[in-house]
Parts: sequence; structure tokens; C-alpha cells
Amino acid sequence: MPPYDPSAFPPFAVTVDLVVLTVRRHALCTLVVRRGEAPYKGRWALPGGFVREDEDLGGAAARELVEETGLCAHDPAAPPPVPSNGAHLEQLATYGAPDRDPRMRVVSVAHLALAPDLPAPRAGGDANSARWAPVEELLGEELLAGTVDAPAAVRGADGDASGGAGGEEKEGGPVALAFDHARILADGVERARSKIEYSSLATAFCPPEFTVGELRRVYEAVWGVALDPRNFHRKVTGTPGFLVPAGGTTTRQGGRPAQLFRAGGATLLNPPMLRPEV
Amino acid sequence: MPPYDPSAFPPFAVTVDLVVLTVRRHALCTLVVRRGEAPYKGRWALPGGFVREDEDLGGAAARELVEETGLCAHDPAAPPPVPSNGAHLEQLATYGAPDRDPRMRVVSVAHLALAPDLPAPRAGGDANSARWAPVEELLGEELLAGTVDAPAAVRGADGDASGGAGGEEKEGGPVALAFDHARILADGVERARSKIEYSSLATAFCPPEFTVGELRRVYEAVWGVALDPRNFHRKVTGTPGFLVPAGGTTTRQGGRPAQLFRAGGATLLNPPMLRPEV
DNA sequence: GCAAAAGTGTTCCCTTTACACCCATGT
DNA sequence: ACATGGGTGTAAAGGGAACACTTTTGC
Repeated sequence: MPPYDPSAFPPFAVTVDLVVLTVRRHALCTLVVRRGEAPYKGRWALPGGFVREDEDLGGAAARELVEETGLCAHDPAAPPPVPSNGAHLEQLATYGAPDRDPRMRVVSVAHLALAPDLPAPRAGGDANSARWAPVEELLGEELLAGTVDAPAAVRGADGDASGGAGGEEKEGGPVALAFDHARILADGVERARSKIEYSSLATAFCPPEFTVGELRRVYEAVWGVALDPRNFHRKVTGTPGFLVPAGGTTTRQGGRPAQLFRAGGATLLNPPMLRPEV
Repeated sequence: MPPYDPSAFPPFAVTVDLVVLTVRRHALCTLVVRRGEAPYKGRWALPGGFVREDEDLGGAAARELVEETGLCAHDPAAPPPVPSNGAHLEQLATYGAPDRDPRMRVVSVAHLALAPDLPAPRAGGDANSARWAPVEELLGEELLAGTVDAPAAVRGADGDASGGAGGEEKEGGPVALAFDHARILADGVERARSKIEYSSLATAFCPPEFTVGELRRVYEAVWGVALDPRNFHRKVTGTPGFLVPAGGTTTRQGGRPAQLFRAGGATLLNPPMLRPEV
């Protein structure tokens, strides 16, 4: 191993990118911001920014999350600074292909955040430069692709980088995310989909007090399947420590009043919730 | 987001560190190298090195793996350059606390490699500066600690960094790994332990052809439990695509000749192998 | 009354588990 | 013969899937 002579290793810029997921109107959505500069000017991108000189990676992600959404995440690795607001934040993966940013060598440590339904994003005061986009809109069939090859949209984006094609995009059509953010988003969605199987993470999508039906609709939105309400109810209420009754009831979903619950202390779900085939 | 002016962001050094796991004599072992320089001079550390200017993160990890072990990893993300030798390589997590290296700001992208039992490590030709160490020796009860707080050994290592305490270590006693490598190793071991539950990853610890009993002993070594040989046999041979008969038999374990198998194409094990409680 | 959502009970079936038992080799 | 590990059979217990049915609200 060479000594740490500054000329002995190449300097990198290190950033954090955020996959912030939430469930809105029965659909899994992610926060995207519109780029104001080249490359990929005018394209949607995941929020993110540079890691500061004296900042931990998780701290940088938590800071970006607050800046973009006002959410205070509950990061178990960094308890002192941030008051928990119920949101979940964890490291996802790191992306560092040499050509992922045409300007320079950037390594991005992507983080995954799960948040309850929020009113509206605010990106530095500019309202219409940030939005909650359904992931299905951003990732067509790419989600089904394995980790073997880069998704087609990313390869295409590389081709016309900073060109005219990415000028202004209309809502409704399929949008291609900037950089390799489609890959990052797909990885984040897959992480969330698999992790709610065996953990209590799905409660991070819910408000502090929620009903069993609301929790079930989270699973249905994230997995894109329909679950049997009766078996689901038995499963989650029968797992000790998973849900604790909050005391009240609500009829905000219509029908018979439903008991309100809070997330219990149990973080692992054993045996896991089974995701139906196809 | 500020423009990519080199003065607008702090420069980082980016390294890859490797958690190379193997099973030797019924024990889960990892590859460690002895540090020849301060800080932590004389202490054991995970192998690793700088990411080069034009190199992918996975490529850097594969290069380090070859340099340290001669293994050619099968990285599904980078098929063209490296011929597969059966070893498994995947990204683990990224560690970037500001003070994790006292000399400068270093972000390390840790990777996890699983390898079959190898004859002996060679670290740049220096034989006794690298060894396979049982993970139980390197991590006492820390494995049971959650991700909440840093393990005690790491905090202690920070205290007497580059001091006299780490001069020469005898074999047999508990050793404290350099930097935050105890945390990285613990995370890697936990990843391996959980991932063999629901994937065919345990076959990466075996030679190309292996018996059901040998595969079972891998599970037993990684999990540290005893499994019922009969039920294990039924489970793995009954899962379609998991194992394919190689045609021959062997008596290298003694007793009745056992059928030889290869790893099948099935990469996911469903339903998963259940890890016994405690 | 009727629709809608919340819960409960019950049956069937598949998997896991535990263990009795037999098989094929080395010494 | 006997120890050792490989492999099959079988019965009991547990959990998931499917679904009939009751409960409690709003309209």
C-alpha cells in the first residue's frame, strides 16, 4: 500500500443521493428534482449533494433529507443530532462508474429513505422544480431487469447527454432520469420491496397512528399486489411486539371503525410476510 | 446544487476494502493482512487499496481480490474482463466517518467475497504478513451487537492509534483490527449469514463439485449451529434447480460414498433455509 | 336497507421437524 | 464387526391460503 501522498491517489468528489419513497394515492412514489444545469439540464434527478469536509455519510444524507423534505429521519447510527420524525433512513449502495458524471470523477453513496405521505415537496423554495413521481412512471419494465446489465434508459441518457433532447419534458410521458439515477432508484425500490417482507419497515410509510387496513394498503402499493385483508390482519396483529394498540379508533377509511395502532418495538418479522408470486 | 468547481467540494480518497470469507476446518475465516506502517502499524487489517482513476468500484475490488488471493471472482456486474473462478463478489457497504483514518478523509467501499478453501494466502510474496483468521477470534461478542453503536474494539483502537499498544501481537490472543475494520467485518459476516438463508450463495464456499454433507458443513460453520443431516439433504435436493448431480461420488469425508453435485442455475432459495433459533 | 371496511372462525394443505431405519464404505 | 457418514420413510405440529360469516359505521 503506497503512503498517503496526495499525488499517489486520484481525488474524488463524494456525494449522497437520496431515494425517498412514499405511498400516495395507492402508488409508490419517489421524490425527484428538476435539474437546472447541464448535463441533463431540465431532466428529473434524485435529490442529493456533496458530502462536507467534516460530515459523516449518514449525516450528509440526513441533512439533504431535511433540506428537501423537512423530514427528520430516524437514523439508528446517528442518534444525537436529529430528532426522529418517524422517517427511516439507511444506506443503499455506492455508485462510482468512471463515466457516470461527464464532468469529473464522482462517487455517490445512495441512501434510501421511507416517509409517510407528505403534503408537497419544497426544493429550496422553488415549488415546481420538485415533485413526487410514481416509480412506475420513471421505471417501466426495468424493475424486472436483474443487476446484470445497465438499464436501457441510462444508456440512452448517456448518448444525448446535455443535448437538446432533454430540454423540457411534459408530464404524463415516460421520463428518463439523469445520470445513473434510474439504476439507483430501481435498486432502492427493490430494497424496500424485499425489506418489508421480514421487517417492520412498512410502518415507516404510515403516520404515527394507523390502522391495519392502512398498513395493508402500504404493502399492496409497494408490492403492486392485492392481499387478503383477513389473513393480513391476523398476521400483523398476531406477531408479538409488531403493533401496539394506540387506544382509539377511526373511520377515515369508511366502514366499520378500525383500531388505531403504533409501530411496536419488534423490528424483525418472523416468520416473514410472504410476497405473492407475480 | 453548486457547479463542479474543484474548490466547491472537498476532495476524498476512495478505497475498496475486502471481507474475504472462507470455511477452513469447520470455522468461518477471513483474510487479514498485517500493516507495515503507521497508523495501526503491526495490526491486522482487511486487505484493500485505492480505486484507480479510470476504474469501476467493482473492478477495483476484483483487482484487489486477484492481487491478494489469486482468485478470479464472478461479478455479475462486470462479466467481460474477469474469468469466473467460482468465487462470489458483491458490494457490502461504504464507510466514511470523518475520523476513520487519522491522516486524511478516506471513503472506503467495502466488498464481500466468498471463496472456497484456499491453500495459503500470498500478500505480495510476503507469506507471514497475511493469514486466514477465524472471525470468532477477531470479533468476540461484537457480532451480537446491533448497528446502533460502534463496537468497543473500534473505539479502543481510536484511542491508542499509532501508539505502542499495537506493536507486535501474538497469535492466540484476541486481536483488534485496524481502523473501523471490525465493524466492516461484522457487517460482512452478518450479510453472509443472512444471505445464505434465501440464496444459493453457500455454494460459493464449496469447490466446483461438492457433496450435500460438505454444503451442510458450510451452513453449520457460517451459522455456528448444528443442522439435521437428513432434513438438510431433503431440503437442498428437493429444491428444483438448486443442485445438479455431477455424476460421480466421493468418500473423502469417510463413510458411505456421497453423490457429487454442482451449483444449479437457481440463485434464489424459496422457501428459504431456516436458521435455527440460538 | 345497503354498501363498505373491520374483524373472527374454520378447513385444507404444504412445510418443517423429529426420529426410526437402512445403505455403503474404511478399518 | 463396527464406526462413520449418506440417504429414505413417516408421523406429528405449525403456519399459510382460501373463504364463509359477523360486526359496525356512513349514506
